[in-house]
Amino acid sequence: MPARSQNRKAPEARSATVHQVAQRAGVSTATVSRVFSGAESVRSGTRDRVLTAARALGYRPNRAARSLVTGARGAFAMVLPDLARPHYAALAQAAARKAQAGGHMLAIADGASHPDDERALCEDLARRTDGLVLCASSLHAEDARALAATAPLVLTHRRLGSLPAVLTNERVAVARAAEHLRGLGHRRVAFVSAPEPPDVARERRRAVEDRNELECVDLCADRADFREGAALGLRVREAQVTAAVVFDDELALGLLAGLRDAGIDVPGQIGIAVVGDHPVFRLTHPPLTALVSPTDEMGSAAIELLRQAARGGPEAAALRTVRFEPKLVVRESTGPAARKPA
Amino acid sequence: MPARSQNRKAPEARSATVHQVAQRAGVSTATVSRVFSGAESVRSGTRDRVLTAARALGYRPNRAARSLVTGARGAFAMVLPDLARPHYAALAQAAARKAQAGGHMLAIADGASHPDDERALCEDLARRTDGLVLCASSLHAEDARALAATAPLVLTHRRLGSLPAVLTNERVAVARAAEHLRGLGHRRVAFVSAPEPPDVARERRRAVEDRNELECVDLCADRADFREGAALGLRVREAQVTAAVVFDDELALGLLAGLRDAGIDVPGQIGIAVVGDHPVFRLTHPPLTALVSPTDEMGSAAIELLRQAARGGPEAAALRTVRFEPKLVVRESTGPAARKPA
DNA sequence: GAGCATGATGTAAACGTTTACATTCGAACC
DNA sequence: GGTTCGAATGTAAACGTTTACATCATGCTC
Repeated sequence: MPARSQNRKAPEARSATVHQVAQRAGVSTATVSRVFSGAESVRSGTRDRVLTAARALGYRPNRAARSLVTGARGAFAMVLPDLARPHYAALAQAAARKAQAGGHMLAIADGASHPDDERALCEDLARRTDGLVLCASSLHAEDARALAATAPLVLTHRRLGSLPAVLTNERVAVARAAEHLRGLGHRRVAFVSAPEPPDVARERRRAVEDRNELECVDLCADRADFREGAALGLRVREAQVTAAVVFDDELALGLLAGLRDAGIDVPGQIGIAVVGDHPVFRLTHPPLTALVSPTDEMGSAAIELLRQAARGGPEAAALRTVRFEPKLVVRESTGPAARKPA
Repeated sequence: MPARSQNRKAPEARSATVHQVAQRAGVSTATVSRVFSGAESVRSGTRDRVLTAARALGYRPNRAARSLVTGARGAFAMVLPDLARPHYAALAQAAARKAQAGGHMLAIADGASHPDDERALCEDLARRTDGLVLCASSLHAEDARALAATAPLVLTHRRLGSLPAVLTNERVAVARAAEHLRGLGHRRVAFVSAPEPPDVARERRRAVEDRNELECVDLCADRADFREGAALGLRVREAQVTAAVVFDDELALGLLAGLRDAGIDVPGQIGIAVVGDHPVFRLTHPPLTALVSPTDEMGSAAIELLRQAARGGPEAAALRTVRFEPKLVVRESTGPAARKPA
């Protein structure tokens, strides 16, 4: 049931129209339209007359009318799992700014907990906007494909068929983390993550296996949140490792708390490196070593990709993937490997 | 220069129209419209025929066309200073969900650093949406008034004339903080804040003065960020207080870091209580005592107010202010007052 | 000076709804 | 069996743009 305004706008509330401007400037509506739509050729004298007439009347083109004929809606939407997580907030912030700079609005839709909810949500959004950025989407592959036929789509944190996507280079992340730990003398480390889209998991696994200089233990939390992370403390200890690489912010914060509660010294007994970013990493005790991706650039890139996809039409949304390389920020949660595992 | 799609949508890309549905169902377009617009009276038999015809054709009403005639745009916008701050992210999250539940989109616009930028931004948004939520807006009073004549407006974190607003009850916050500290034996405390809209500052001052059982020292940071907070450490020490009440998340985190760097024990020598909320408060060292407002409810309330204002028309946006009372969450950054100030 | 590009402008038909207003159709009433 | 009345439906005019297509100057070439 769509919310609708009961009362038709009072006539004075509505802005002037092309007709009024045209009349005042002594030209046709077509010319006015051309002036305001940009590129078309109109003599500079006429343009000026139109512009001053428009200014005098306080004219601003009516978006709805324009939409009706062009089909462009002047907005994008970003669908994300949880805006309360700083990483997504930062992504949304960057995307909003980029969209804004291009004259688009960015609608945010958060909390698509269930794949079916998300599908319905996206279908709706697809009709109201010019394209969607799906962050860490839970959509089924076939639903995503169907949706992509409807509206331009860009994914983040996940690959899906040949849809455009912005990703962090997991392989590089793993490599950097491994290199860092290896350099500190670690030989056996835990890789901690939450369940993730198959493509990401696969890529990470491959990256881990490629690097055979480290002995790896996989640990998988049920969910990517603080509590689960904290609960993981024991399992990490039992894994007989000297360090853990954690693939989620919250999980890492939880793990840190969990280890400290269990009386395990970080980094003395177990080191922690996080793949991710969170403003708090520098404030924790100890501050967390992290592999941070350029969130701002990623948000911006998502919009850029979306704009390209929108311009090319839905079908031209060919595979165009942008990968960002995470940067190693060494803080105090990693140090020389303990002589023997905790 | 608005971004526009170059290519007119292919005919098959567009959805079915009322006409096609009407024809298939053997009714007039008016009837179809009535079925989809909700309330109007249409016999259940006809409604069913329309509905099945619509389903068969995959019909979905065209928003732009509807907007054109009704004037409703089906979206709200939220303007906020910095989405990267968890407090605003949470607000946006709640607002987005609430808007979504009512069939609206929520556009976010962030980074209106300068009052003039913000004005231009808001003017644009006012024309694209059904109403604006302005969070901690930097708008000049007269600009805000002018804007309010244009579109429904709801403010948060600030009062402005008689515009609807959602606020935290500063007086209660101050009272609770004072009470808490007083109970722990504190007699002289610092009140730390960043420059703020005059109304908030005034209200806070009054609240502080009302409570004469505490000796108060006002400290004002140049900006509300971590760095400034950290720099404040010295000034707090010099103020000869046993505790500080900080009116901003980032500022508080900074102050905590600053004090610890200066070797001052928290809460042993100086206690800290924050008016605000941040998921990290529970993770810092020590965890921070805070007066938290129900951010979710505030975001939700903002949308609710906006919806009311939108329904009533711009002029009916009478004073309707919702105040939320912060709740005291005692953690470890406050304790018994030191014998003598740091 | 006729013919012809070329570029600027005008005309008018969409775009897909909603909604006053008119019409129809029964039923209820006298 | 005509009125009357109300509910259900139809008719058609907006809503404010954009944009094919037609028109019209204007200057250029031969």
